[in-house]
Amino acid sequence: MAHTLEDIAEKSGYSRSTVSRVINGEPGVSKKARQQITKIIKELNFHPNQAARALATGKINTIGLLIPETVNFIFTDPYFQLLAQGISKACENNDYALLLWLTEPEIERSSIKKYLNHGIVDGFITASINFDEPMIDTLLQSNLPFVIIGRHAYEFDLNYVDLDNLAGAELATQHLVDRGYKRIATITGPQDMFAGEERLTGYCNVLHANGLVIEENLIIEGDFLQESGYTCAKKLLAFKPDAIFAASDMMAIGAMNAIREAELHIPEDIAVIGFDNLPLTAQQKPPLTTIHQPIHQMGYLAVETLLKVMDNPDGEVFQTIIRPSLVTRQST
Amino acid sequence: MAHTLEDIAEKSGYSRSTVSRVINGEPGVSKKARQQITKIIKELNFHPNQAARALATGKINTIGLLIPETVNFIFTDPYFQLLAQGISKACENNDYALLLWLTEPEIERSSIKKYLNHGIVDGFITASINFDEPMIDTLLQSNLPFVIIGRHAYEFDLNYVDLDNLAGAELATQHLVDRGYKRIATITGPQDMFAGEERLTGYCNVLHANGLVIEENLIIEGDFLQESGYTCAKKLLAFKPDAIFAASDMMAIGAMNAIREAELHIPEDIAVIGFDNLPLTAQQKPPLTTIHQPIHQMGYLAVETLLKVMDNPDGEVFQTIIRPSLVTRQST
DNA sequence: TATAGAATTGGGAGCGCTCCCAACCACCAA
DNA sequence: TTGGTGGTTGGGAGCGCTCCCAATTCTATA
Repeated sequence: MAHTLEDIAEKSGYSRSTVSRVINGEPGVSKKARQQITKIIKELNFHPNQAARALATGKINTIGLLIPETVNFIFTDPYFQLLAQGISKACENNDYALLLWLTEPEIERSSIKKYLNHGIVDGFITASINFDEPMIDTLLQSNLPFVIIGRHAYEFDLNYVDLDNLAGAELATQHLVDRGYKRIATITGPQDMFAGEERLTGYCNVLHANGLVIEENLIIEGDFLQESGYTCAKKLLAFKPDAIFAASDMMAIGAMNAIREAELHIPEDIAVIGFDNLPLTAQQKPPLTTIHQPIHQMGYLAVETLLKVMDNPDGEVFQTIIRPSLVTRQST
Repeated sequence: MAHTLEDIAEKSGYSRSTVSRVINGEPGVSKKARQQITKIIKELNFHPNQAARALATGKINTIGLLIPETVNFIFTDPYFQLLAQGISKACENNDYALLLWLTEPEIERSSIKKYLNHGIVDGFITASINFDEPMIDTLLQSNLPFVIIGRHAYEFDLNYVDLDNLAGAELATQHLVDRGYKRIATITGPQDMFAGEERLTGYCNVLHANGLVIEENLIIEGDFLQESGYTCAKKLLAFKPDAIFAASDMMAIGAMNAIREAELHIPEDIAVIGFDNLPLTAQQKPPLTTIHQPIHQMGYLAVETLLKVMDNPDGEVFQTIIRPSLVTRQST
């Protein structure tokens, strides 16, 4: 069996309490005691029993990552991988464990509810993707602190970490304008999603500010995935754009494929800019100009935000909006 | 604060012990008591405190999913998605929580070690992909029970769940032979992986058994990913095969693209068979004949195996090899 | 040197559960 | 009536930790 606090206490000649203080980095321990106890802990590779700690403190030192989507989605979306990595890292650094909830739609809602009240996490992080009304209600009813990555469409006083999608789209579009492109098309994200909507707004803002006409033929709605980038671009090409702003990197990649198939050159005949700065964009031919979204960092931040929320049960709301930046490569 | 066993005991007029028995489905409780207590538990939506339970039993009711993420293809591989789904489902059904470990390469190995000894899981599941020596040593040293999905290259007395890759490859190749194809090529998996190696062996076995020549030009090594299927197929086409056995569906899909680009018809000019039976194979044009691997079920089984291992600390080794089956569609 | 006050240390109580043994109750056979 | 039996039930002990208060030691000052 593993060691206990009491073992360490005995071996070091101090008491359980002092050992506990050392482990938790509390003040009020002499240097000598701290050194000796630390040494023994290291030697014995001692780790306090999490269950006992949880029972005594009422906190279980675990946060949940709630993903209201089929698993397929999670592991295919490179965006999500980076997010999960950031979250995972932050948990590790803060000595929290990360519990993964994969909840499939509909039927499993009840199981979320069950889990939320199970007392197995102190709080959780979730992504705003595809929130419907009952879902958000369930979360709110849980009484557990949580942080959303992204933003909810109409619940505004939630804790979230999100990108400034508007600014990002403006950066992208302004970049195209600055390069002298005139017929700038866009493949948007889904218009029932906050991010999709804002990225279109940013595009329109910049065209307008620069006195360019917003031509309906040059705006087409995609779904953020590669396939839709391809099909949308095919349609757009009929209207002879000289640049395309795709609201996601995956769509930009799809669009590049379509452009190549039409035997046009990037960026000579037509420029392409993406959004997200996924790692694979750098390996495209040509490398894709895009808007950098610090996804990993956002995951990390979400955890830190959650920890703050958990320390502040009296309702302070934490909202962070991250500024994106432009990454210029050879596709524009 | 949440209710406790004692609350339920008081409300029902029975004792803590009896309530505990009801909750854990133990025998030796009268029907009347069981009914009344069950009713009150439902009414109050009571869930026993996990930490207390863990402390009392010494089991924390959580298993870890360890993902040695050195290889980014783990994520992009739809194989992994299905696996995770099965694992997640099994955990839910057995009332275990699933803890996610995303471990980054090299440097973070030590952190795995730390976690393993942290007592936050009762056991864990991991995938065999890209195990290097220090990795497996770390796992073995942990003293925690674990189950591998797949097989380790040279450690044979580990608990695992794996597919009979040999039989699968034989099924696939035999199918091609039966259909009358003579120049059967193969795009193999990486030859330093057990699955890759076995699938090639199966291919050779069948050719040999049927008196066909094994032609080196018709064997080419891929890496299981779509891209490599495409490039390998391009090379193979020079040698005029009339059928291709790709050791993964993704490679088969890549190969089909290459074949179409060469303006050849599937299966008239050249047949293609894959391996895995990923959902997307059914939607190919033409739908892909492939070897069915019950991935979801394997994930599920891995959890059940782990539970068995945890009940048998005295070293019984559980190894399951699943038989694949042939799924005939229109590509052959 | 005495003593207040600060720094350090020790140990009881309790978190909510499970495990185990003892107690209780009916019921039946002797 | 007594004793034995099996089915139920109750409650003490203990899991390993934190929290809190009391005890002890040290330090600085009069």
